[in-house]
Amino acid sequence: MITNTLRKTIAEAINTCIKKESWRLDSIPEIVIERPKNDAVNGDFSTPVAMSLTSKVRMSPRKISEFIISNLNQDNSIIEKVETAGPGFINFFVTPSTWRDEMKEIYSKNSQYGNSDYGKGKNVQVEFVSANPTGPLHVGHGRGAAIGDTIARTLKAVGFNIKKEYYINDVGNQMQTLGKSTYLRYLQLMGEKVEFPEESYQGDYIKKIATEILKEQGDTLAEKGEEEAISFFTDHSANRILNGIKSDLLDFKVEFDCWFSEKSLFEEKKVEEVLELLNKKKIVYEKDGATWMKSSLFGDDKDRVLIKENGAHTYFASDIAYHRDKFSRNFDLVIDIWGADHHGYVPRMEAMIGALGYSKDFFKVILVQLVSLRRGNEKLSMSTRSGKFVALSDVLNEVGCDAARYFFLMRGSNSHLDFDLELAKKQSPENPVYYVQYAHARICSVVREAKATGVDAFVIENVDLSLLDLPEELNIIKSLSQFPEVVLKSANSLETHLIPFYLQELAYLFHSYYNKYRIISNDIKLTHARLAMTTGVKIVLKNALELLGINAPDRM
RNA sequence: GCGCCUGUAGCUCAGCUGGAUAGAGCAACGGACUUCUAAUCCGUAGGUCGCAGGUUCGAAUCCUGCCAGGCGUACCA
Repeated sequence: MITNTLRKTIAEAINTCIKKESWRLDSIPEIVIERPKNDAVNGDFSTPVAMSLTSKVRMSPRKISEFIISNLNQDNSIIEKVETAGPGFINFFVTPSTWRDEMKEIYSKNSQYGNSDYGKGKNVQVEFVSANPTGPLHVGHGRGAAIGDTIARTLKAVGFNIKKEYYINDVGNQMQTLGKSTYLRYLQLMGEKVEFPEESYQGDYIKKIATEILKEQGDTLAEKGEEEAISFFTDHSANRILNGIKSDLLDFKVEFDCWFSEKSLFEEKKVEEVLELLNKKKIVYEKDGATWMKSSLFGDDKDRVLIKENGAHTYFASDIAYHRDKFSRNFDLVIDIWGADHHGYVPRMEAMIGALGYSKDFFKVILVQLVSLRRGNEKLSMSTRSGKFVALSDVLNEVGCDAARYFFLMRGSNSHLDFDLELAKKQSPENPVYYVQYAHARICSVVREAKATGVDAFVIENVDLSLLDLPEELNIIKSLSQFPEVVLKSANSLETHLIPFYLQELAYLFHSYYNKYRIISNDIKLTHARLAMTTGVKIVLKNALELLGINAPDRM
């Protein structure tokens, strides 16, 4: 990456200044390199480092900038011009040949272009979705799924070793309620007049499951004792629902390395173990018949119950066991992706990590804000309790996987998402997904045309890239070379929306170029140069879409 | 009450570890298909960055207060 070279060169120059000008710096500051908006005026790259040094070096930012510039080693021939600008920016103009050389990089790395070894093979676990198996996934889960999956893909691209995990809450109250709900529907189907309480799960899928069980088991279950029957219904319902969730996720192109069962934590006595451990650390006590953890000692607002008065464990108790298990699996970083409605849970989880003796640096929670659905101007209300939610599978059926993923990923996870079904479904210019995919399809079409006319054969080493001297062409190449930076930034900030924004920009540059110039012409050398560049665009579009889990179609 | 998130163009949102004239998409308006896909392009217009103070050479960005919306504040998950 050109930025790395620049960063190194600047650091060396500052070092020289420390020696030659005896600047009082104990260390080289972090050198931020940005791509200014107006690159014709402000350069291809810019750094505000001189301005950040004013207090330490005790000079005006512009003067500092001049010193750095005059000590800059410019032998590397990538810098065409460097100047001090504005309040003290150092602006770099890069030679066109440097940009064009990036084309060779794109070709040699091809589907790997954009990837790096930044993560150095460190182990990272991403846990996401983890919806209770008490009902089908809804759009909110869909957003978490898309974001978790793309964060995993992105981290993998920059060299982390990634494991994706789904935590199944298959014990506890809500499982009882699930079993009871299907059981009651089952009895109703058999003609028994039983009341269906409000706290039961109301959704139609409960009736569906009851119907299926009735079909398979007949009326044999009604004869069994209620407890035995409900236990059967609990297991079978959870299984069916979980299978449904798995199949929805597959349709959504989300795959997990591990499905972790909460129940297994109890079966393997891991909850017991961790409670004992906390007990030994003397951060557990009894009060009002319940067992509490002194989480307030570790930054939580108050202490939390681990075992309720009725003897049942809280969700928090198994969560402690679960996260202890995660840490025991040698992950360097554990990322949990939660719905923002769980944000109140963060302090107690961090407290728990402190209590177990781990550093908070190993654990990171990403909160995904809720999704509100619209159909044009009509707002669709959603509420899980009443069973009136829009299922992820419905959205997938209506708008397709690509559009759904793109919409979920195109906003920062921290901002509320307005999902317009009408817009996502449209095959028209308003729809950003098709805009990007169309650029890819268009390039494929050009390549097909080139093949048909027999001008497609070239070897990148022999192509005269200096023929790519239009401002539009250099802009496209500059944009292409930015891709690895975007991937890195996205991985570092764990923000997925940077990629759709980048794609939008690159697709725009290409569409605009395509409309203004011809790629295939009578000039064979120029044709090859332009085809090379166009193919570069295709490679990057495809790699970027791959990170989003979205198809790059050959035709549309 | 307390805590977290949000408030930027008509709409949906970037920008938020302070920096160079505040950006994009869509919608609006006006144009472009005999030529590699018009699911495209070109042009125009659009803003007291919620409000009020403060810190600074410099604030959409940091601090304080207020207003508005969302979420959370369980021996629920």
